[in-house]
Amino acid sequence: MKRKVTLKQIARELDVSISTVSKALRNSIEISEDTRQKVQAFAKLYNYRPNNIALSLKNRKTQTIGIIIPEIVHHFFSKVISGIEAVANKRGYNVIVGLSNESFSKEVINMEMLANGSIDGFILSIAKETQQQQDYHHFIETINQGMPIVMFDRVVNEIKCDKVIVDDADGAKLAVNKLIQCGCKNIAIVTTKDYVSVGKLRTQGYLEALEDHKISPKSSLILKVHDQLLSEDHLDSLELEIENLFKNNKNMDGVFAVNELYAITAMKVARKLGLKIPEDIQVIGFTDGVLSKHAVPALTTVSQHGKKIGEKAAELLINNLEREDEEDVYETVVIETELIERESTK
Amino acid sequence: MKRKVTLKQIARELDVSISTVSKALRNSIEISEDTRQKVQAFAKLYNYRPNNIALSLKNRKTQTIGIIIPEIVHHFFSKVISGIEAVANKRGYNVIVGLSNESFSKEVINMEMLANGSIDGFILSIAKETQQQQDYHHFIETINQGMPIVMFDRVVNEIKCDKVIVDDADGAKLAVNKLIQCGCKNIAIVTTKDYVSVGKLRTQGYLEALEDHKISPKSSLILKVHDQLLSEDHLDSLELEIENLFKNNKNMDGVFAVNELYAITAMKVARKLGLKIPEDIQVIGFTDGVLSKHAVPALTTVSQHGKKIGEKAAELLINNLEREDEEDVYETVVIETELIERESTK
DNA sequence: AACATTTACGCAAACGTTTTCGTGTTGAAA
DNA sequence: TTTCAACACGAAAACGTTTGCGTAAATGTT
Repeated sequence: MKRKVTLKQIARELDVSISTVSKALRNSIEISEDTRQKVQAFAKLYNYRPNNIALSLKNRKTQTIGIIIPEIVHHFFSKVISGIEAVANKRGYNVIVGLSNESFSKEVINMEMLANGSIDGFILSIAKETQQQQDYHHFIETINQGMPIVMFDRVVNEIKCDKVIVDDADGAKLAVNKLIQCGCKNIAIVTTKDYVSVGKLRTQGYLEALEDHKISPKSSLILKVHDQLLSEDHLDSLELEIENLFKNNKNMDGVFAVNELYAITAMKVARKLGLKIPEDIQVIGFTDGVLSKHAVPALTTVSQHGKKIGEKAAELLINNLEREDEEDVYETVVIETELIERESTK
Repeated sequence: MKRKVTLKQIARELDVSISTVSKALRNSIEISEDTRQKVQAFAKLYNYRPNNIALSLKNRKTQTIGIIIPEIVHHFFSKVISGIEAVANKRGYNVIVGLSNESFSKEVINMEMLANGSIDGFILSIAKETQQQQDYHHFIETINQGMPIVMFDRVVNEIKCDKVIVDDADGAKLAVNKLIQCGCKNIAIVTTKDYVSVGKLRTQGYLEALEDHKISPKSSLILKVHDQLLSEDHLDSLELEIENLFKNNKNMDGVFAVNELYAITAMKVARKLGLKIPEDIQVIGFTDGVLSKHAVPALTTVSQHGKKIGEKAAELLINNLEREDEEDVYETVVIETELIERESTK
């Protein structure tokens, strides 16, 4: 087992100083052709590679991006990561991942762990619990310490930083308009509690779309799902809530769900109740994941372009990191959504 | 914008030496009660946190684990990551992720990038291209440099390192036995080309199960899918191949697919051909992801317990890293698979 | 009073780099 | 022969820590 070779070892072996080796390897003109060749040959032979940690310490930058997301077993978030990774890698950065599991304290701890020198900046999406508690001190402190943050998807407006979002309200309108246009008269929405920012915005879009078409919203058609985070029987209770929605609204002919799971579950319930999709009831979801694509019938959905979100977030962060002038002008980039029509609508 | 405070700054401010500050913060008995209090109060006030990079350099360990996987937008791999992350975090490690995208060169580059001091050890699953080329020099070199590796799922036996796998052959037998027991007489397998280790093993299990029941395998029932990696029309051609399988074997009454996608697609094709599941044909998949759970009918599948795999891999790696004695005894841990029965079998 | 022992702190090295500056050795110009 | 620039290299500082060791002052022991 041969340890990684260092400048010092090369220097000793070749009987020159460390500085000479370093300069030789970086092709400094200070070093004679002779020594340069000798050093480079030796370095190549022993497969010398500069130690990243030492460089990080010296340069006070790590070339590493920290990602904090609520969950990784999730099509949207993993898409975003893949986008971040692609851009980061191309620009010479690594990616280090922290999971909050939707918990405020894990989010804080993870950020503190990474903020102490391990990374140059954050890309993150906020935990539900944080959104609920509205405690954002850890973001503010991080930014105050000169570490830039880019938020995506679940963002908080009060924080001054770059953001990458989709126009949630607009995407929702897209979906609801489509349903209306397809002849739906009684459209339900299956959404989250209001503290989840994206849920709230999508609900808003739903309401606006109805209003645009002079349809007055009915509260019985609006289901804000109780989400006991990650609980085992979450799925069952979700199904139950949706089933009640169906039973209380016999004339319902369209469902807009703010995520894939809700949409899939709605379809399942509809089928159980003997309703045909899209003949009796049409369904549109949000987020274009595997479930939508492979569901039966395939789900019409609003695509968020997760990968593009990740790419843009990475670009914003790296641009910020590599910007010379230190003026903080923060951008909010909106990635356009797209309605992908499949079989769950007419 | 206040930069992070360092020992040096505290020392200057309090007019003591850096060593005194360091010792005071670590509660050394060398330092008087007075100074200790003073220093600690000051440090708390300014929210001092030791710089991770400096510590890494000094201690020659980073408390960071490198993960290299072929793909992140994939239920199994993200499950594994979540398992790794959970254990790593609990034991004070961070997790840094590299994606190979199934490409040999990206795998090599990513590993080199991380091996230069950024991490203490690897957890990885091999890219298809690497399996195909059978070029493993980068693993060997990494290990020779004293950096431990844990391989999971797609492993290579020749490399001396810890491994976490499922008993693929056994899992496949489990599935095929179930099909036989449910009355299937003509069971097809939809699998990968042989160079994908897990595909090969699962095919093997399929054959063994047949043999155990004195059923002679028919080559027309064995479909080794052409996988043009990540190509756009991959899905279409997959569907086509499976459709041909069905058409060439009219008496087929069971399908074992070595992954979720193949299984789902098989069901889709079956439905298209007017076959009822599970009445006319029964289907079992491998890997228990969202697709299986939410498919219609819900898919009976062999669960791999991805999270458990990740947890175990992290444990092995960290144990190795923190082991005092340097003897290399390598373990291969087998995580038991489990047949999850749902609606696609009788 | 003389010596021994604590006590409380600072110095310096080490981790592996890069880079500024200084310096001894050339060869050439004066 | 003297002077000076060019050349080729080394010393040292810096990034932020931890820690073994040295030591001055304070205290304790005869």
